[in-house]
Amino acid sequence: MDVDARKLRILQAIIEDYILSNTPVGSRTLSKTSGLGVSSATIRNEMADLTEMGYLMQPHVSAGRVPSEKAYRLYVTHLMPEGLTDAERERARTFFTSRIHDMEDLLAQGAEVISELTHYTALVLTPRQSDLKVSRVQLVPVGEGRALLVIVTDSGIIRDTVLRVSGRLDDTSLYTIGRMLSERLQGLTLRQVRELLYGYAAHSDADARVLSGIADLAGQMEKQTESDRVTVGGAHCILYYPEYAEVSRARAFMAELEDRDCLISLMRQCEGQPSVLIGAETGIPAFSDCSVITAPYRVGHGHTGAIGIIGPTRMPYAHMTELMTLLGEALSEMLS
Amino acid sequence: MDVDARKLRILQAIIEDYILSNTPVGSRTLSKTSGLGVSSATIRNEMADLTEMGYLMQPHVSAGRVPSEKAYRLYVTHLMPEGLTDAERERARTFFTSRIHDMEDLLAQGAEVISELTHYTALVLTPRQSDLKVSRVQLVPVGEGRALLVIVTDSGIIRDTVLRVSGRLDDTSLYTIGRMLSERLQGLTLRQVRELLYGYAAHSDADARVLSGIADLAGQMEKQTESDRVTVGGAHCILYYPEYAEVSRARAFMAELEDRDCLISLMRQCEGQPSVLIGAETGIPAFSDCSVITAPYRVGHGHTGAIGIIGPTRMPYAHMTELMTLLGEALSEMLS
DNA sequence: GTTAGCACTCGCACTATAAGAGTGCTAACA
DNA sequence: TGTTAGCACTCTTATAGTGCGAGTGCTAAC
Repeated sequence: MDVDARKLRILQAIIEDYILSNTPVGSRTLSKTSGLGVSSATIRNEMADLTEMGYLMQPHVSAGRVPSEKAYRLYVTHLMPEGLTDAERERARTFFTSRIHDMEDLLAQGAEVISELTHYTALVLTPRQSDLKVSRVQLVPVGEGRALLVIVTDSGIIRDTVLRVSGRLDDTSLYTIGRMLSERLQGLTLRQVRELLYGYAAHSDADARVLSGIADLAGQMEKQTESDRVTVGGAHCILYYPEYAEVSRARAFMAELEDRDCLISLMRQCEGQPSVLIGAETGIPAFSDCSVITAPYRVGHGHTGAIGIIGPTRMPYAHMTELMTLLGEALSEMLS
Repeated sequence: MDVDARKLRILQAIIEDYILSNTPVGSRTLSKTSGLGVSSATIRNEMADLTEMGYLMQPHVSAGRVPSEKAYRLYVTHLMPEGLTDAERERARTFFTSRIHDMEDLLAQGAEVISELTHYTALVLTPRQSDLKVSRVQLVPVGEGRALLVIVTDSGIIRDTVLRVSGRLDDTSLYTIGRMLSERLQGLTLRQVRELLYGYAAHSDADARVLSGIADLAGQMEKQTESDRVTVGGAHCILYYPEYAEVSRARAFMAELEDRDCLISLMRQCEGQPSVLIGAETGIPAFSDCSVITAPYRVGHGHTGAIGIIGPTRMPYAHMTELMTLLGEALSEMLS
């Protein structure tokens, strides 16, 4: 038994009905509303087949059918007709204007703003930073044995870390050391810088001793550059969906949202291109009833972060996928 | 009619019972469990008085009594017996060790960690920064007409802002300008700096023209220094309380948590000293069934931020008040 | 002032019932 | 052979009715 054109049309109709109504779809209503031109009995037969093939499920014997994850996957991969209207498309393109100016703003407000537009819980992941190339380095004294190491990267992103340095160093020598570092490190990636610093620490030659605790510095850099950050916005949005009317579900969802590591790995999974993860595909038990739609954005030359939304598997995929892609593009423009 | 000692004891017993059980407290159970040595009838009489005086409420005529906000206020102000055990106290004192090192860590993890300990939704407010005094200033070039303005304050907090500067300025002149600024601004508060910059912009003398758009800079500083930041941790905790079993309530709560401005003003209300806001006292409709317990922490010389928890009005006030105070003190030590 | 007793109230859990939606199967039809 | 109409059956959901129990207020006695 294979999925012929009519089965596909029926499946699509069921999915789209279910996405809107959140109630199991019956054969009778479907034959009336979907305009397929066949009777409910025929649809029943097809439904029975689709159920057998794993595309539909019945909550109980006398209820209508509900699409399975397999059905959503098929829908996302092969069906998905309409996306946005022109007006919506235009709105998405200009959405970030005057709201997001730099990475800081993005982290602080991005998720919030995206969630506002989509009415889904939104996620924003910063670009992986260990691949950024150093364009200049400067040491700023901040008093009693501490200095601020400012690293400007080629895409204009600025990382800074407070370092513990030898108390003997005055402003001018720090400035000099900064210039020296700047020359040596220019063009290297943050990861290479880190490894270089670890190397210095190991050999402990004259240069290395200038700063006390080079290894420590490298460690701090590792912490800063590897730990990509993710922000969550509109967490409460999930509570508008009847799927989360039970507190216990909402609780599990919310608790998971607080696990940044988990969110980061979730977003990383689909890095670089728009992507849809359905239910179990997320790989996170607490999100096994959720779908995640992500889209990349670029900062400078090829460093990509990701934005995403998360909601019940019953999601207007066509709409949201296109929306996220557009928002990612709009964001890339804002940030470059 | 006034609140005599026995009425107080009864009220206290009711409050403490209700905090644990979350069910209206009846006269019979109270006379048995509270060890007051009076019969249920007597308690009933007293309860009737307390109800009349506004300390107790009845959900319906044949239910037990529930403490009103007025009762909680009385409890917090005049009663509140036991606090923490010695073990808990010790744990609180050493709780932050090796977790929170600087302001960044505090913002990133503080709320999360406090919520973990208390099982309440936690809030962390950064110290108000416009009162900080400048100890040094440095300009770091970051390429094509942009510079990073690093302001180190007396308590070691570092604020940095990316500025748009004239493209004609090379590294050395920026460094010089930085030194110049440093001398002029040293000892001023960030607010004074801001006003000074606005003044420069207004008079537009020779010094001012060095940086293009001084007013812009001042504006950016205002944005950075006035907008104190608040982070939320353990938002899901509220969902463990039966008061929030209804999604609509949880939703309102969660939505309000996303309004940072609201949270900031909430935390600011009780700046400087441990404080308890009960129900309507919060001044926020969405939190009118919540209580907020806050405690201050200090960074450096007298600049205070605040930590807090928020939960249902039915809260173990004695316990939590002491806990938050201790945590605030522990935090102050970590950060100085 | 305190207590025992008693009638009364009212929410809540439980049961029974009816309604409605939807299915699967069978038989007839094109 | 595919499609359709009809029908019996299933199962959820909503509604109403019922009994129980917790708790109160009042009264009268101690």
